[in-house]
Amino acid sequence: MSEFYMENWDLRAVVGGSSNGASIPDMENPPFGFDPWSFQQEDLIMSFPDVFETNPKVLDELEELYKPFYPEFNPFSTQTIITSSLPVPQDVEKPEDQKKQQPVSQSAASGTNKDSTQTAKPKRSSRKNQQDRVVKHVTADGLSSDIWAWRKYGQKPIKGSPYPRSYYRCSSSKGCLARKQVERSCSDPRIFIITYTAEHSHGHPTRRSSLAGSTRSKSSSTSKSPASNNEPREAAETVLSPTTMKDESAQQDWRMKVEEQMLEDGDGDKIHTPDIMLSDELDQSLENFEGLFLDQFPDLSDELWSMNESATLTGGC
DNA sequence: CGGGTTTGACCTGCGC
DNA sequence: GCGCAGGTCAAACCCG
Repeated sequence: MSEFYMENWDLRAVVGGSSNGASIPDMENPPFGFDPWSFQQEDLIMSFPDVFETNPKVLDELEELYKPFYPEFNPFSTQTIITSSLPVPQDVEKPEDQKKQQPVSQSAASGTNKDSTQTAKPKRSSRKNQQDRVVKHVTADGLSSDIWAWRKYGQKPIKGSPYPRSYYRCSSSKGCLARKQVERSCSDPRIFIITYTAEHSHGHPTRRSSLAGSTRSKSSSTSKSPASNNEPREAAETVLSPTTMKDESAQQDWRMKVEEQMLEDGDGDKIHTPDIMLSDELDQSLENFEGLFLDQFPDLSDELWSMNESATLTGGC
């Protein structure tokens, strides 16, 4: 696997050198919370979308590198690359019964012409519209790049997966039909599967209208006991294994901290979208994570470190 | 008080 | 038609 990583960093050099001055992480000793798998994907794809569109040679090399790991990878479908990140092999990602229920194709992810049936039926969405979804596989750093304010409105255990699926709707604007589902990959708990449904009916928020769930976990702002402060989240995590519980908790706190940090750094004027987030910002996010997390959870750092280094946290689903 | 999460109940689509 | 599973609602509660 490490060879795979190195090959990709070599590819990055081919594409255009170290992008935005971002340093190449040490894969043998990754920084805290660093997920080289996700970082390299997003860094490569998001930093050089124009290169991928115009330079067939790079696409050829990319295909050659990714094909063994992503048999369905089509580097020439740049729309798919940019809007959906890299395709993740669904055969590995989902058990067979779930694949039937969620036939989300990567090609559908590139669809920008949303079906109007979504807006015609605001009360309940139909599962017939699943082809209009955009699926992204990200780690916690990918989640942090989501600028929208989401309000959680439901959570359901998913058959065949030890992790529940959370349901969010956009809280930036009333009447916005945008939805998002977040679930952990059962094959790799570090990966979060985000499914976006419908489009936002409003422009990008320059500032989040609210902190979207951050109030209870902004432990830096209060001296509440951890138990009471995180009680709701702990309740939600009862379906998770003890190890992944702490991991997710840490990631959530980190994501919120990163977002706050970006705003406080005068970055509020900048529009960050999941598709255009630059690699140096990812680097900054990762750096923020390490410091912020250690501030918040110094007693959990060792455990998470070991988790980070562990290739496989749980068995198959 | 406004905005958030949690969670059981309910609705709906789909396979059998 | 029935049952299962996914998706949503809404009441209850929390927090600043």
